[in-house]
Amino acid sequence: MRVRFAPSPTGHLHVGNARTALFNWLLAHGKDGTFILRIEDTDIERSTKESEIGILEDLRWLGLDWDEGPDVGGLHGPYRQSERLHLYASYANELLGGGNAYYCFCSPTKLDEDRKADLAAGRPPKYRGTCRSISPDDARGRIEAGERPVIRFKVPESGDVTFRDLVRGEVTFSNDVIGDPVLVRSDGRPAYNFAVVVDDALMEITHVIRGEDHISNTPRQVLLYQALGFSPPEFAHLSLVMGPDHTPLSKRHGATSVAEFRERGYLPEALVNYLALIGWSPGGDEELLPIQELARRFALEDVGHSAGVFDQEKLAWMNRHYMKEAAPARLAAESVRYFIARGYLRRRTDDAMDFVTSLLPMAVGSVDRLEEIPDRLKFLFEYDPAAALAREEVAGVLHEHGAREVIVALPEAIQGPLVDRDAFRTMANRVKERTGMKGKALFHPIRVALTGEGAGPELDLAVPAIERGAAVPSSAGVAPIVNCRDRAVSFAAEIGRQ
RNA sequence: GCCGGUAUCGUCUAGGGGUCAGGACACGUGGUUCUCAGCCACGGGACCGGGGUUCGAAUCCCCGUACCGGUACCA
Repeated sequence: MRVRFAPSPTGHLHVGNARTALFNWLLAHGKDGTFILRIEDTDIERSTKESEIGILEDLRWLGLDWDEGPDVGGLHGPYRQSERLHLYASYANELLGGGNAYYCFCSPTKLDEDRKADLAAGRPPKYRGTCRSISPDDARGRIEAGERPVIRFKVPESGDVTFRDLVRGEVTFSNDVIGDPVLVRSDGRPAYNFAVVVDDALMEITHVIRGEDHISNTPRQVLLYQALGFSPPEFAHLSLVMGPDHTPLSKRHGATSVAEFRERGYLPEALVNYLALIGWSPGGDEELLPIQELARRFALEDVGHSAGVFDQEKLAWMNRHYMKEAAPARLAAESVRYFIARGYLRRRTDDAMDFVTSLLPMAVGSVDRLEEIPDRLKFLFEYDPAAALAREEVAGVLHEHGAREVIVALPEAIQGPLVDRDAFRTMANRVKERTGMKGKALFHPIRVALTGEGAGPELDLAVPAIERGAAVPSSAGVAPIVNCRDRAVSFAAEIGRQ
């Protein structure tokens, strides 16, 4: 089995295309097949090298590696259409010679008028075959005279094309709704329908798995395979991915490219797992599955027929799950950039990394994405009693019964660094004895005084983290952190001042 | 307009001639004796409409409707 993913390098890798790539990859890996990457860059106006590089990067990040492709090579190369022009030219000549294609001199303006006229008359717009009857000799003469024709494929005038679609079953199109498609443009570049067929045939692709938007191209392609003397591959057309409003997923719906999801702090295994579940189900009740297991269970027959809505919430839930499963060191490495962006980390030293790693258990599980981790830990780096008390969320706590007493008693109760849970609990007990406050009346004021916030990670974890941070040497590149005792003193002073 | 495709909770889906129509996300309630998030438990929530076939239809057939794709010298 040989499958391929064939993106056009005209922008970022969209999650819908990533899903197509994934389904191809899953099929190849579940069946010991070969996964090929081909770059369809015949549209020179829109194709860019940067896009190509970006797409390759995104695929690798997702873990969708390929066995043959533009960068890794292979026996069926080259793998960029722009490097295969000679092949298309040669097959176009073959078609011309065999009478299966002809030169068309119709101007774009004329074609456009015909199309509008058809539409206005309620007829399906379709090429009228005006140039079908031009003899090869006449055509040659006009070309020598300087005209630049396109080459069109001669679609049989009657009959129909039926192909078997592995997800949808048999699909039939009548030939008379298919206009003669352009094979080669007037500038000599091949058109999509022609290039794919030549490439898929020459690359010996056995299963063409692509988006449903290509289903109506399939009959022309099948006809081309036949005219070229190749046997068509199996086809499978995947339904499309939609936004919540059931229109095609676009920027309006938020992130749509793999690169954006990566930047926002999603883990590749979460995106892969989520994408696999749009339009496919592994059966049974499990849906949290690693890519290898997805591949083991994947079957085209189980792919759904209807379009699926991209659900950001469910992706977020999956991402939380995979963050909890990920090794702390890896998470730390992946999150540093967000700490740096916030100014919480100035340099990436070993001490800084150890510190960040130690903070993770407090944040992972509470946030949806890596990017949100620093915000959850803001209380460490941005302690400011005056600013805190200016906020209703914090100031309101002072009105709670006994809150002021707790805060006033706090500085004296902190006799040394609260290095762990026990040290913190012991300290809290001292305040409890002195003030008679307990439970919420005790802990809520302590939270506010020590973190400057009304909500956040559990104090058993947060307080020792503050002390650890305060003890990090300034050379480690961590933004300065105020220790608990100093916090208690300045917070008490601040409310005394008010 | 024409051609093709699709239709189960809000969303992703399982199932499929007789089921309490199952799961997940989201949502609601309660618990986790500092809070938020998380986690746990419980709960509400669906077979597009109309005909037909059948003892029996969500399931099979037909029609309709809605939605999606295509109808390019874009892919």
